[in-house]
Amino acid sequence: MLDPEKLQHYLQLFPTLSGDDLFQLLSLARPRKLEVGEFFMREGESSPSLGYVLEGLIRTWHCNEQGEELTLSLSYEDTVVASHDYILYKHPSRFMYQAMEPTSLLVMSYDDIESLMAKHPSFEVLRHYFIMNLLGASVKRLESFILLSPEERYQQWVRERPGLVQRVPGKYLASLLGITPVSLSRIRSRIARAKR
Amino acid sequence: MLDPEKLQHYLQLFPTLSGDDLFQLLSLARPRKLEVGEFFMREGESSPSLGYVLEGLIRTWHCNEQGEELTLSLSYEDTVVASHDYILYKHPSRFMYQAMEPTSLLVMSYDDIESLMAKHPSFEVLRHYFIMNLLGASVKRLESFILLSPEERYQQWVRERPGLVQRVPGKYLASLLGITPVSLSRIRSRIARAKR
DNA sequence: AACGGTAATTATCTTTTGTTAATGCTGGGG
DNA sequence: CCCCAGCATTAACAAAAGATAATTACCGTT
Repeated sequence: MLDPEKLQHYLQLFPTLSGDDLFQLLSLARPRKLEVGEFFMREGESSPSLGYVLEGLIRTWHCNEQGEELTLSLSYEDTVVASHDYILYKHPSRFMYQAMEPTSLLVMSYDDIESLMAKHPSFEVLRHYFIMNLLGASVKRLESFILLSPEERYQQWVRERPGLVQRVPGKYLASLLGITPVSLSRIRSRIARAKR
Repeated sequence: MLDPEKLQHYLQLFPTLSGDDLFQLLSLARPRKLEVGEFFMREGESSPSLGYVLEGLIRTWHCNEQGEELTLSLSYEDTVVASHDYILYKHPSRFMYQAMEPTSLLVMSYDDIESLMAKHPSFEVLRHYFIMNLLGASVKRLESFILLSPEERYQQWVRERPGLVQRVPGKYLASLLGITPVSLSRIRSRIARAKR
């Protein structure tokens, strides 16, 4: 399920968590596999499920009034995928979560986790850790919009996710960076020209 | 310190928290006043203090390599001001937190709060609530960068903070929105023209 | 190997933003 | 009361991005 190395890694991260605790948490998880194009979650669902990506790629997107698809995030190996709307506001999801590659996940019910929390405060550390990770990522990305130009934002994205750019169609990456596919194409050619 | 109405409001928000609990938490807080231009925190400090703005306005900014001031956030009445860098990473602050108006705050030591947490798990609810608020605000702002044009972003900002635009010099607001002051000025005149 | 669909690139034009500089306004200190 | 500094606005031009469309490249299917 989760390979021993990673288990070891997480156990080290949380000294207050016993192996038994982690086992208990993982027992709430069930594996799930998605084909290309299949949905982890659809718009309108209020699914309290939380996924941990073992392998593959899931795109979170949204269709605006003009019928354009806007990509808000990508979840790949060792990242979490979950309905922001549910976790933050207990609202039905405004977004679609769709696999772009064959994907395998560990899925847990968010409510199960919360009730385990209530019984077992030691898990709080774990939840806090993940939420701080989410917050950190969100703030960092926010900073990239304020501090960086689209071109720099692209370069940073590529630099920090080695190999991922090959797996993501440009039009989704463009949307993720807040620009158009045409503009991304120009940025790429500008960079290539500068290198020569 | 904190007026009775607001106390009432927070007590309603957290049913698991007794009045006594809240009193205990508030006893960790001490009031602080800042003059215009005074700093709540400076770059390089690793101050574990967390502030709750009772009145006034604090600007969080950063000086980049080109010597430009970049404004990352504004904290005003009933919002929290704290070093992202410390809370997320326990790093010294990369940012300056500076009062733009005479400001009064309630200040607590973040470490005190954490140790209170450890003794008193019921406060966890409160911390979780505030962090989720932070995360919600961050994600929302992020979405505004992906989904909205600068002009729409400006309109949304103004709409959701009635009266605040009069208190914030344009150049800081521009930076906050990820544009230049010149561009903000043009956006404003475009909007004024459209209304006529 | 040819076809069709989709995505990426390139081209063209328009709009917006960045940059720099000039002008105008305003409020505080001498 | 005037002067000055700082900020907002406007102007003018360059650079970048958006929109649309045409072309090219790529991939899976037949």
